[in-house]
Amino acid sequence: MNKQSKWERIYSVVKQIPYGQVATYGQIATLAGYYRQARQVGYALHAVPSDDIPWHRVINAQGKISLNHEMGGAVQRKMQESEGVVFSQAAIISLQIYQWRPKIDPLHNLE
DNA sequence: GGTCTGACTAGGT
DNA sequence: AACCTAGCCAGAC
Repeated sequence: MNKQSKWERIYSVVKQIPYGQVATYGQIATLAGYYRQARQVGYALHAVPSDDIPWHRVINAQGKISLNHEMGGAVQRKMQESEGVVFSQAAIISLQIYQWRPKIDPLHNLE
């Protein structure tokens, strides 16, 4: 398993997050078969190769955006708000409401 | 190869 | 709530 295929798997799962919903780094790692490798998901998204990957739908386990302002946090928030995602006053997204809950194993849909 | 860093997280104090 | 630690591993020296 090289780094290339690993990142491809992560990207494939991220691509399956529906419009208007979100997923956490740890959730993506688990769904892709890499339990406990949330950091690697963040690392992979940092180097996201194309614009057909909805990287903005991935947030941390506290429901917050992990990017600071310089890295594009404001951009990410805008993109999510344009999909109808609402932020609390403390800039938190309710996972209860918006978190993606796949009915089928995303690995079943690998592209 | 060794060391450090980091779009993270779960569990403990 | 705040803080700490271990777990994870690709890239950049």
